[in-house]
Amino acid sequence: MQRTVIHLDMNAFFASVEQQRNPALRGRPIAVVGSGIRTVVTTASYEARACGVKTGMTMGEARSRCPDIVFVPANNGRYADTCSRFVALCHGFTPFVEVFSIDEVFLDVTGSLRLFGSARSIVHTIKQELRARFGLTCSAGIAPNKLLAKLASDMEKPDGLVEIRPEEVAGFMEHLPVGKLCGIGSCTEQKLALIGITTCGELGRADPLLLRRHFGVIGEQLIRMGRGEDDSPVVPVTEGSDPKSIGHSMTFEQDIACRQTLEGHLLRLAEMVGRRARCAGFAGRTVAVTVRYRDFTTFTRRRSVSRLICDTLDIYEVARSILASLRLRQAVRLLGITLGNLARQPRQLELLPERQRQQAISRVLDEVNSRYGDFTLTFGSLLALDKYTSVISPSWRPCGPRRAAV
DNA sequence: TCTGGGGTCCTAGGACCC
DNA sequence: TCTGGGGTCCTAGGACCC
Repeated sequence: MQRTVIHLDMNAFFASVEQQRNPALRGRPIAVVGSGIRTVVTTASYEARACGVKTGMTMGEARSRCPDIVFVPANNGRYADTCSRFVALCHGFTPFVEVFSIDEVFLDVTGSLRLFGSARSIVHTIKQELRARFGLTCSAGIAPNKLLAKLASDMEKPDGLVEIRPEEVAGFMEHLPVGKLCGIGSCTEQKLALIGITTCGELGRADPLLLRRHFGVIGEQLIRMGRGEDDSPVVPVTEGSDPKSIGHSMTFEQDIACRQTLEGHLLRLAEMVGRRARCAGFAGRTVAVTVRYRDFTTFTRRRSVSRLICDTLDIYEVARSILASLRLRQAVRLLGITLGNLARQPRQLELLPERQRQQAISRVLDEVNSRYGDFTLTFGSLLALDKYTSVISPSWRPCGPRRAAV
């Protein structure tokens, strides 16, 4: 059955939201950045991009390329709210809306065409509404599947609309560089080039055995991608799968060599991770600690425990034991905790009095912090640390555990 | 100009058990 | 006493996405 899929990609989303909120920023080069000194550009406005400012640049480099640039601190809640309202707008056309990231959605409109005429007319209406209600623009792609729709939306920015019809797919793929496909990054692109494959046309005709030898199980998947084939469904928000892990990490303003200070930060990270897990009703069996040294060497150490945990102090204890087992060779630039092996866990009554007490403390902390903001109420040892606001998470989803991070 | 943060999936190797 | 193979779980790391 032929499907019709739309991919919508908000243009310079965070920056555009800020420019809408503050008219003084409109028409000016701005960059949305995280908190702290060691932050990077998360989104640059088109005015800033014209000067060469890109996502991932340091503030220093952005300023050197664009002396007039205005740095705007990120406001997660604002972007999350806009995204939610945008998704609600899309739901007016189909129940099959997949939130791919905070600024991207897929719509399967196969069953909506008779009602709304065509995918193009749906896109035009959404674009009009997006401009009228939010003052924002998006780039759209229309195609028989998600892979091609995403490819199409990337071709005209900003405010574009590109449609790839089924009969156009082969011709369209023939000379397209493989690196344009979502799923083929620079590593895979280079490995493919080594065996003489640079275009999707070549990839689509490649020998399955050759690709399997070089890429394992994804070999045949790559060939299908080269042909523009993709049967993955548009997964509605409500049917999204459970998360596999919940994590937080932080880059310090200055590298830290003192273990005691690191342990303090570890407790804070454990609290952030634990609270999100508890709010979402998940607990995990594996705790991973990520360390990045001054020279950017980064590694992870994991430890699994026999029972599911989600309380801050339980997570902290495992993380601390991991940290204690490490011989730190350099000052630490970044520290992170991830809780993995997640399973749904409704709050249950603990039998041990100590656990009951711990659970009660967690509950009060969660309630107060949800109402009045992160770390309003926290462990005494955290008060000595700098106030830390979590940086933007572009992977935010409007429901599920990620919401708790906003 | 010194380089953010949050995820998923896959692979490889080792431990352990049958 | 020695050896082989299969299955499962765990850990570490890499590639990729936003």
